[in-house]
Amino acid sequence: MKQRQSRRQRNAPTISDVARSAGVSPMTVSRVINGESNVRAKTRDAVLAAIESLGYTPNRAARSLASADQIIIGLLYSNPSAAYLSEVLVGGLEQASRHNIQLVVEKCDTEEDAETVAARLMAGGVEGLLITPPLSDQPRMQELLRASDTPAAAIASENAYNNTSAVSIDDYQAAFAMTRHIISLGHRRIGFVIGDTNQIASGRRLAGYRDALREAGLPVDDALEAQGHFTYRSGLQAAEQLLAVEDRPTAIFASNDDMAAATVAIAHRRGLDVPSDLTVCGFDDTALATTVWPELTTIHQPIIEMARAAVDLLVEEVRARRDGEVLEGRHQLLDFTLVQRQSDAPPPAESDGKRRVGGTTSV
Amino acid sequence: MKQRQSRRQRNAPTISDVARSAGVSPMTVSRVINGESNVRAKTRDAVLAAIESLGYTPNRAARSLASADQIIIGLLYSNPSAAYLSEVLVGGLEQASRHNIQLVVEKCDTEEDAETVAARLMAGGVEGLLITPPLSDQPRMQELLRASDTPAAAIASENAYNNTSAVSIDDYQAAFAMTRHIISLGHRRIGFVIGDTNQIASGRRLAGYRDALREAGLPVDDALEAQGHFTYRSGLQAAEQLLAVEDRPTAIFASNDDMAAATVAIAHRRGLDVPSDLTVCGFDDTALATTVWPELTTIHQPIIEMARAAVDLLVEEVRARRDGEVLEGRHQLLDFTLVQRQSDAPPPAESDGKRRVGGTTSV
DNA sequence: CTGAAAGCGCTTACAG
DNA sequence: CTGAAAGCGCTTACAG
Repeated sequence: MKQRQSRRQRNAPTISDVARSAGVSPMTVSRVINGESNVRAKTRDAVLAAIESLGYTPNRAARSLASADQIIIGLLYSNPSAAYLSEVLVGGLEQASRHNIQLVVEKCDTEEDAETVAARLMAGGVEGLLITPPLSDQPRMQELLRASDTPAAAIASENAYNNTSAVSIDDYQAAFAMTRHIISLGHRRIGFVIGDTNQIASGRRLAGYRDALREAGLPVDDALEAQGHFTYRSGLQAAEQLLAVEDRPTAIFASNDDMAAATVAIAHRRGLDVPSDLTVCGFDDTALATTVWPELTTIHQPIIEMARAAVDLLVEEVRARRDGEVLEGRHQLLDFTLVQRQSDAPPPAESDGKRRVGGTTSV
Repeated sequence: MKQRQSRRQRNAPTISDVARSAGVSPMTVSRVINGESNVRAKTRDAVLAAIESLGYTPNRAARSLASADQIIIGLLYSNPSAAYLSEVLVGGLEQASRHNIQLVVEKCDTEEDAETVAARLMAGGVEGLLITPPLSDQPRMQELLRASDTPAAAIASENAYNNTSAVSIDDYQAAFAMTRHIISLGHRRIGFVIGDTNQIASGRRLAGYRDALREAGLPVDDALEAQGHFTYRSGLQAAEQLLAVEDRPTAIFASNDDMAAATVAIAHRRGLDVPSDLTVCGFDDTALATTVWPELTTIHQPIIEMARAAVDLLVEEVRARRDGEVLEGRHQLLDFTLVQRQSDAPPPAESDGKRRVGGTTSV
């Protein structure tokens, strides 16, 4: 009898190879891949080990053909969020492939663009939208989402509403933690650069800063707060303003890394060393934080995980809708990390003296 | 006997529906769809009519599963290339979906990591590797590729060899164009910050700078060249060095944006305005170029298109290998753009005077 | 918690 | 020129 020639061209391992290697059925491997809970831990581990050792990657075509469950979600981003974008993509793509759904990535430069793109995606069968800042904070985008009834999930936003979920860190707690850290270093006059007023996070970070001051019995001083807009340039101006204050701060905490980097630049122009003369801390832990010198002590947001979580939320919502139910927009909080690098130190001895006076005379 | 429930969720027509409607077998429909010639004209017309009337569209997942034409390529990246990453992803994913191939994205932090990851991917059926700088410039990675015989394509690299293709701009021409631009502004003493010596682009950019100087009849002066390593910090030192030179340059051209941004910082510390006292130009057009103030005049690399081109090259090579032939690694050149922003201007009037003297006394 | 069977929609390899 | 069979690699639906 003639042997039929195999049709396989790739020599990639399949689910059956994994099953054989792990001593289970393909079905069990499938369950592990899809993260189903009804698999014994021991079985799961054996499967995972086999997957790892064989270097198995599920065949997407086979998965989507078999599941007949093709979900497509869109990822919308605009220019200013370029710092987040790569991480959002990495996390989003990873989770999308895990759910075996398709992620369509679209850029929209202007606000009008966003509207057009969103409309086109929805017409093209996209059932959910992932949005990143600053797009997610634009009123027009929010209206659009509200009106469209398309489920959406915003990354790095605390603003959840009816059909829109949000994933973020707790901006208030993060700013609180950073301020407390600066205080613990011995600083008593701590400047703050406020973020752009039309992003919700700005107010939360400001509140965290103020409350940490209060908790330590330090005065909340208007003169130590300067308005910025999350841009480097605005940070330049804010820092000028804060460092021109009589009895200037020994530390400045900026609401993002761009403005913190600008603060370092201004400090240097004035001949101040960072951190020995001035402590400067940022927020976000973008690439800039480790580009500038000294590298910035800042708050790290787990963007990759946030993107993953947003995809999860969205997929859950889309599936629920297919079953006829509509979930409320949910807000998921992830943990931040305070990353200490080279831009913070105790205050200089000279102001250390002033500090005690300030501490006593505080209102 | 209980009827098994159907698994079909979409109600789209299939190849069998078309076959039934046209009174032929699914096989014949398949031939028509694929434009094979061995079908009678009459049969073909009947099939085409059925396709038309049913509104049939082939299922892509089924096609790629059945055709066993599944190509998987891997995208390897390491931390320092974060600036490129989002664009590489956007371009790479787009082209991958166009070719109906799968793109697996993997991060590898250390050089050893790269080796492990690459090995795992290859074992996992990945038939081609896309690599980004600085991974593509690491000798160890290059050895690995040479040894493995896996086709690869490097983005933003001019270094093509046997099984590895490369896509890049012409670094020499770009540096030449930028230098010429600075000269055309009236500058005669132009400093240059050299890039890290183990990236090939560094030497090419340096050569472009020098040749543009020569073309204009300007001296190539060692004192105006400072060594950097593509990091902000190294740019700080290089700029200090260049600005300490007696009869200091009126313009500094840095081999990347990080070092250009550092040069701006040093200029500001010394009380020099950019661009009225000092012109500063960069290379790459990363996010940093538009973050700092003034925004940098720089060379833009079309990373998205480079990623697309790299995917094309790779897919072509993989297909060729399946047919038994091996293509030589090719090098594809894409156009760069000189983006003029706010960091360049004619030299200050004072040095304008010196310039003429310098021009005359040049060796 | 696990597996055997059937099937997703198409194409390859073979036989007429 | 055409078709019956087998198979791509996975998941659903069912049965234990």
